[in-house]
Amino acid sequence: MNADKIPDIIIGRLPVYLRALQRMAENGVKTTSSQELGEHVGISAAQIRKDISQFGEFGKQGTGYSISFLIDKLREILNVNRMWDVAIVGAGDMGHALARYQGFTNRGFRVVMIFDNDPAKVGLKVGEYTIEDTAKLVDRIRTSKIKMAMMTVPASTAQAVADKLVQAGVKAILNYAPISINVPESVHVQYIDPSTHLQRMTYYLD
Amino acid sequence: MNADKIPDIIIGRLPVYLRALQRMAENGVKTTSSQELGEHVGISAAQIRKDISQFGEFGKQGTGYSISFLIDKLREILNVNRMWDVAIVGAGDMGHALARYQGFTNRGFRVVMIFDNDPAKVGLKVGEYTIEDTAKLVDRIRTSKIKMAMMTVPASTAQAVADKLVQAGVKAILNYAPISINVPESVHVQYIDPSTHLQRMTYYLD
DNA sequence: TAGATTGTTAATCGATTAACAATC
DNA sequence: TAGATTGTTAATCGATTAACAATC
Repeated sequence: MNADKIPDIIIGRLPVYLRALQRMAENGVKTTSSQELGEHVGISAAQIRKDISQFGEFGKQGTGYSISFLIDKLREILNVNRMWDVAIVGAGDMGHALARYQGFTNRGFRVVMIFDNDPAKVGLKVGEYTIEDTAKLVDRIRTSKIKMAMMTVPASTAQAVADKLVQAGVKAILNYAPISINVPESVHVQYIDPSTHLQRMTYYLD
Repeated sequence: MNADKIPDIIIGRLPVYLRALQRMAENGVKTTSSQELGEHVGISAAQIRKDISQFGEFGKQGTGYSISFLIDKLREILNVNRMWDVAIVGAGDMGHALARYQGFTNRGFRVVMIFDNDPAKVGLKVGEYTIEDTAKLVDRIRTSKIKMAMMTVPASTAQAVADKLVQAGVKAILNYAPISINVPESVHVQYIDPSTHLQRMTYYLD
């Protein structure tokens, strides 16, 4: 392991490598090369080797990488060789979809609670969860020691909800609300806004 | 307008600026500065000025930028001063959520059809749309001249669906399936995978 | 005018690529 | 051994920042 600080842009590629490797493993493939992995994920072989080598010598000259070994290492590096409990705030359509999404389990995440501030929704079931009142969010999350949350609330309430999450001790927020939020430096935020993603592509269309 | 090719990393920030400006406009703010906008979106003032200046001189020394003027310019640059029809493939929970999402309209997008390959779903209503058979996707999309699509299908069918979309003439794909897909260079792809985003943050947690 | 803020230049900083010795 | 592929270095390329003249 390298003691230097690893650039975030490299960290951002590791989950993509991991995802591709897990898929290869499911297909029964045992080893791969930077060349082959690069073709799968659309990244140059040189860059993949450089990225991986930041963390150790995980490959073998002549044969490449053992997929199961590299998966283990990436899961270790990314801290997903454990389960992370995640809270959802906002029980609209998107909150529902995330609560029922089957794709978290084998990636290291487990949804454990869902909140909404609409009295008409509190108490209703979403999949296996009962919608809880956002008023109880800080207590519930702090008590449960949850460190990650997904926000599927309107832009108008996103900052207030983010403030509550920070207050509750959450350290990583996946924000589906179409607005930039301000949080302390110690809290990480990732944004998912389909319109923003689409607009990044329309630039190239005519 | 600059004739040189603008780096994609700059294009990627423009929708974020636009989103913040539209929010400011809704709040009745008339002008802003690179400093103020930067505080909203978490980007340095110098970078914002540099990004914007790639496309023209849209600001005024001493007073900053007219928000409505800058919004117009960014919408023009990003090609969203028009409506783009978008197809959804995959009528699961995520497809449903996107079909019912209210946040596309004022960002330049309109969902116009939704497909699924499950015979039990074809013919059912999702919001205002009737689910159509994926078997008819190529014809329907080609005839309608749709250039953008959102894929909310399982990873196992994502590549096959992407191939169909390409065949139908789609030029931009927003891929919610947790897998990298291969498309011709002329087709743009953006990825949304909550697990990948969460894993990018767990690296920093302990 | 005085203060504020742009657009732009030059300097710095960081990321990617190409190439190849090492070695499995 | 011969072929393949890593890990790493140096070179290239690209992005960000700092600074400031221009000017509203």
